[in-house]
Order: sequence, then structure tokens, then C-alpha cells
Amino acid sequence: MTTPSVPIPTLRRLPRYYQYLSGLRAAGQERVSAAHMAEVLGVHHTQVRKDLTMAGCLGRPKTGHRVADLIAAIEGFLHWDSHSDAFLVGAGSLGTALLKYPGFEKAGARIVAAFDNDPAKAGHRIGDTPVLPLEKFANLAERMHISVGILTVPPAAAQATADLMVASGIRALWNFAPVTLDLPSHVIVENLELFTSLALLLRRLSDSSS
Amino acid sequence: MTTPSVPIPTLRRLPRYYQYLSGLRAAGQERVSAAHMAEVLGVHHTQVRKDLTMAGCLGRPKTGHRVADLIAAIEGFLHWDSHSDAFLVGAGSLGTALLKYPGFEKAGARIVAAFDNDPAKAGHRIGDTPVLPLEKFANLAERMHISVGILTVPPAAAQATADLMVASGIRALWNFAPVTLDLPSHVIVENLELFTSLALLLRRLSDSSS
DNA sequence: TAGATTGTTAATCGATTAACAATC
DNA sequence: TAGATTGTTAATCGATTAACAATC
Repeated sequence: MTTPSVPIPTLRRLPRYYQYLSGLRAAGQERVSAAHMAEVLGVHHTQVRKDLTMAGCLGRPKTGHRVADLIAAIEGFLHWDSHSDAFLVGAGSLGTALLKYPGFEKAGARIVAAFDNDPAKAGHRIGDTPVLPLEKFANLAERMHISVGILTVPPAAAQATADLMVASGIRALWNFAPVTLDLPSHVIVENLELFTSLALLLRRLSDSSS
Repeated sequence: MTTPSVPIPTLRRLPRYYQYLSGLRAAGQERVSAAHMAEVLGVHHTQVRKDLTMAGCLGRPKTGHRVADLIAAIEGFLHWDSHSDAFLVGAGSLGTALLKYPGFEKAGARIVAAFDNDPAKAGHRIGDTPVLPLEKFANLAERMHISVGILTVPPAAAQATADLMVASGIRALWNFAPVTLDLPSHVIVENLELFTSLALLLRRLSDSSS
């Protein structure tokens, strides 16, 4: 509600640790030291320790951490051991890609239905997920107590669609439209900014060439 | 090459300013004050001024900034007034979504060809972009002096594909696979982390409920 | 015990915010 | 001129890094 006790940068690093640790586990490695993780992932070793401590991981001096324990702790901390049901609005190419993208359920969210205002899209399934007409959103979201929404509509429709979603009880919105949404302060918005990410890449490229 | 002179957070905010300013311009507004932008975008007004100064924008006391000047300055600063040619590898659903996504050219990159190792996909077009067999990547990338690559293959194939791309002259890699790539230090990697973004959203949601 | 590794407390660094001077 | 807004210099704050104590 107020300032989150966990620093955002820590939260950003944990999934990387998780991904690396999963690889170790798949390779059958049982133990790992913070120093080794730091080395491979390009993070300061003290940072790794702090982050792991935040996630509630305890290691043992001399032997390090058990890979399985780390994975379990991070999973629990990020709530990746359970999942919330989510509704997606905007079954265009980006929405379709997300519906087909494997692993969201493992990452805490399960997309249980998609919506689109194009009647031609409604009634089909994309992957395993049914696509419904947008009119059904409000009623279903309320009945199913959905609190997570994913917004993949064109920029021009983003604000109005977000308003509809919030009015239907959505409290957390994953926004893929390149628009700053104006929503009540109790709604949590996470913007996935494709253009920003691309801009960063290109800017760093031109900085490095000069 | 060394530390970029422009703070990353500034670079992240500039596209948001740009998007907001475009809206103002479309609405026919000619001038805007930093304080007003700060208010609407939820950024401290001093921050807005600092960011705009970084991007080379000059305003006039009392009257503020001209919207058109701000847009032009940010465009130039982010290199959004020109574009680099880019190759995309991995024409799955995510790759397809990017190929159909409007506006990358405006944001500095034009995807001129896509590649996939599935022969069934080669030979078609997705949107306006031809899809070619992966074997052709190296030769074409070198001949066309492509330096920007977009990686949308499954995680298991990401490292090997990235190696191939770098060996063919790619110097900047926009990576959508949830994998930490191990590449030569001269290669610039920008990871677009879907799972991390989702994790942040869900974590903030659970923090706010408790 | 000695050595390695953890976890914590202190110092540094960079970004944000506050205070203020400049100017149209 | 007075007022509004800019741009800059100083203070704060938080994250990162460094130093060190704890422990298996």
C-alpha cells in the first residue's frame, strides 16, 4: 500500500536468479554459492546475498546454498507457486502471442479468457483460451472475482478499455499499450514498454559506436 | 562504451514524455510547461526539467516549452528520426506479433527480414516482411551490414541462435527469451523480460492487499 | 584449527527532490 | 514591474559496493 518493503531492483533480479537456478537444477547441481551466481549473472556478490536474504533464503557458511531451497524460496516469494486467474482484452497479434506463450501460469497468472470487440474473433479459441465478446467482460469478471487484467488493445482504445476493466473489478493491470493510463490510485498498473526497451537498445548502440 | 552519460531512468522516461506530447500535438496544443507534464505523468517537476535538458530541450521562462520543439528534440535524442535495419529470428507467435506491430520504424528500427529454422515458415511473408530459412541469416546479415537483431526463439534455442547472430555481425540484440545470454562484451543486449514484468505486477498486488 | 562462505553493518555512489537564482 | 516559469546548485534519499564479523 505504502512503499513496498522490497526494492524494485531486487524484484527485477529475482526472476533472473530463478531462471539460472532452474538451469542448474536441470543439470543436476545441488549446491551453489552466492559468489558463483554473482559471477555468472554479472551482479555484485553482496547484492546477490542481499537479494536472496530478502527472498528468505538461508545458506550455510562453507557449503553455500542448496539449489532446490533457493528455487522454492524464490517461487514462494514471487508467488510463483500459485496463480491468479486473469482476463486478457485485445485478441490481436500481440494478445494472440501472449495467449500462446508458455509459462505464464508458472509465473503466477493463468489467462482464463480473452475478449475482443471484433465479433469475428469471438467464439473461437486461441490456444486453449476462449475468446468472448467484450460485452461479456463486466459480468464475467465480477462473477469470477477476477482481479488481474491484461491489456493488448490498440493505443487509441486503451484508456476506455482500461476504464471498463477497472469498473468491473480489475485491481491489477498489465498494460502493453504505449499509453500512460489515467486510473484510480488503488489500481496497480505495470506497463510493458516495448518502445522504451527498443529505444534503450538503440541508444546504447549509438553511444558505444561513438 | 564506458558509463553512458545519460541516466537510464531518464532514457526510460523520455518515451513517455514523447507519447504524451504527441497527444498534445494531435489536440492542437502548442505550448506546455514542465510543471504540467510533471502533474499529468506523475513525475517530479524538477525531474521533468532535468530530463528535458538532457534531451537538449530549451524552454522559455513564463511561456514554457513549444510542444513541437520538445517532440523534435526527443525524437532526435532517441534517434527516432531515423531508423536502423534489423533482422528478427524466430517467427513463432511472439515474432509474428512483433512483425505485425505498428510503429517500430518510428521508434528507430525497421525489421527488414525474419528468419526461422522451420522450413514450413520460410518463403511466406508475415505482414510485409519476408520469412527466410535460418541458413541465410549469416550471409545476408553480413552483406547488408545489419547490426540490430531481435531474438524471439524458444529459450532452449536462444543461446545458440544468439551466438550465430553475433558471429554474423550483430552488435545489438533485443532478446525476448527468458534467458541470460552469455555473449562477448562488445555486444549490447537488451532483455525484454515478460515474466519479470508480470512478477512485479503480481507482487505489488499482493503487497497492496495485505 | 584453518578456510570458505555467509550475513550484516558502514561507506559510497547516483538519482531524486528541494531550494534558489535567472529571465522572459 | 510583478509573476510565472525555466534551469541550476545543494540536500536528501535509496541502492550499490566495501569492509567485516559470524559460523559451519
